Amino acid sequence: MSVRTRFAPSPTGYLHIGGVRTALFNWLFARRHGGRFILRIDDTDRERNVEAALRPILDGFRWLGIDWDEGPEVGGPYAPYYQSQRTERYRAAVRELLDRGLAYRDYATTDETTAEREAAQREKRRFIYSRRWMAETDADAARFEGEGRTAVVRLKMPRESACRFEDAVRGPVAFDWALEQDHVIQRADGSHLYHLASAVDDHDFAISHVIRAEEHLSNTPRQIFIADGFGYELPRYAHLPYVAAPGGSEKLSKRKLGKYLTQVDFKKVFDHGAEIMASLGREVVPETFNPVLVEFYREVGYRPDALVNYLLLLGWSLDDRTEDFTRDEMVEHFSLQRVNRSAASFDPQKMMAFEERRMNALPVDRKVEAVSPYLVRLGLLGAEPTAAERARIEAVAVAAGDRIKVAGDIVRYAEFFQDDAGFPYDEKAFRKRIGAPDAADRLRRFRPVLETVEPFDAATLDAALQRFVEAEGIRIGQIIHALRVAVTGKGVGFGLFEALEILGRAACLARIDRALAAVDAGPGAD
RNA sequence: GUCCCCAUCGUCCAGAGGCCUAGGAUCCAGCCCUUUCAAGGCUGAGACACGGGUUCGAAUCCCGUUGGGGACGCCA
Repeated sequence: MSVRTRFAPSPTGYLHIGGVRTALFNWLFARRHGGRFILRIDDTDRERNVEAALRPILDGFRWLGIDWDEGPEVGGPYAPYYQSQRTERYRAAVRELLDRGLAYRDYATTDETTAEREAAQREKRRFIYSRRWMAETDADAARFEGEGRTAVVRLKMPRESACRFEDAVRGPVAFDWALEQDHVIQRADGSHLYHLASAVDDHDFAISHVIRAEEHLSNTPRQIFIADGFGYELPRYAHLPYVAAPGGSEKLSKRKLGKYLTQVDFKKVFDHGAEIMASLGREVVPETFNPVLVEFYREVGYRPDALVNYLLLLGWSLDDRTEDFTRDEMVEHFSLQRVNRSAASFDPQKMMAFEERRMNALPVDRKVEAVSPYLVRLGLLGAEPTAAERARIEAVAVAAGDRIKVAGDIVRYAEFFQDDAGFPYDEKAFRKRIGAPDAADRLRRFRPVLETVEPFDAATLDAALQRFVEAEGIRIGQIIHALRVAVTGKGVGFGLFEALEILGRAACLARIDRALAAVDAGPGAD
């Protein structure tokens, strides 16, 4: 049997981390077994803007390197893959279920079913529809219609025995049929519901393994009922534990951003991203800028492989120590047997740890490539950087080293790409370091050294400063901080001598002069 | 409320009866390194929810309790 898995997003306009994890496991399983991964669009419930609402989802998957063999934009032998385009098929399926006596027309009004549901609630029993307005014959139907009622179609679920199946993750599962609802599969307006569509599509698309989130576990009996009704061979089911909220155990939800932000770890990651966005002058809207959504990581410049690697380990493991996987290794080792049964809470800090490792391991040229778009967005770099510009980006990237954790962190080193007269000073650092007693004078005395030192490279500069410090009889800390603030505008940064070398002699001198002029102009100036 | 599921360090995982005085990662703390910030090195703190069984022996099996969660739609 050939392996075919699917992920079925509904076009909501965003790609949720939990969804990605589910999709990833489907993708890995298909790749592991030389099968196909299918993207099916569950858009039975919405009409318009499907394309627009799908865009971020498809883009997100592409960014993550999760490609699909069949589905939107790539087509496939079972097209169309949009449920909204398959209504004829569903209509026929409903007709057949009706003919086989596995479904019935139901003429209850919404108020009537609601009343029954509430009564059941009061009596502390599970709500099972009474079938009072069930029409199994045309005569019944005509009578109800005479009363001005309209019909929905419900599944006529068994009222005895149990639905048993073997779940690849959870083992043997059993549900009492008598506790199953007569689910509606066709609305009064003739449109179809998810369970019908899903069961039919899984068969039509020849899905071999339905790997989905745990919240669908209790939906499984009704889908099995439908599939069995048609005599379809059942797919193998695998219900994944859901991804839980940071520091909590309820399902991760995009809407609870505010709550998650009260969690320090989560907030740290969010703030880090928000800071980068602020530097870029981009407004941060929770609709998309939210660590629960893939969009966040893409915007801020995480490595897609880091996200994928982290998500892989959320509910799955190979052994007691392997954590870093290449894509090929993931595919090679993935198995449903090693999927966990309990919910795993999303930990953005650990996610960041994977990101740091990936970013560190990235070859310089790839790092330059990753980082450049942010400089372009800052307006500090043209779309086609010159060789000199590339060289400078590379020098900064190398000097910054692991301080660049996400690609967007390059904005912290904007001063290397800004004009000598225009880059900003951190006021607090300026006051503390250059405003310190004698700091400006020392800078002034050190300036000639910078003018003459040859060559103008980090090692030589280092030695020259050492000599200066000895001659002055001061500690290195008494000049180095002032120098850093003068040339970079900041109190923190990577190695000072590297910074000087990258800027070059002319820029260093110009920047020191500017800082000294600011001091002379008095407090508050520049 | 009903049904179902889950239960090892704060978090993610390892553990499928003796290898466990419970291992790794992350986070946290301290120290070292150091011109700042990172990183790195070293050290440390930190868990088998509880109660009964079964067994020579239980984190591992069974039952119960407690706790957490999911599903109960003319949503997907």
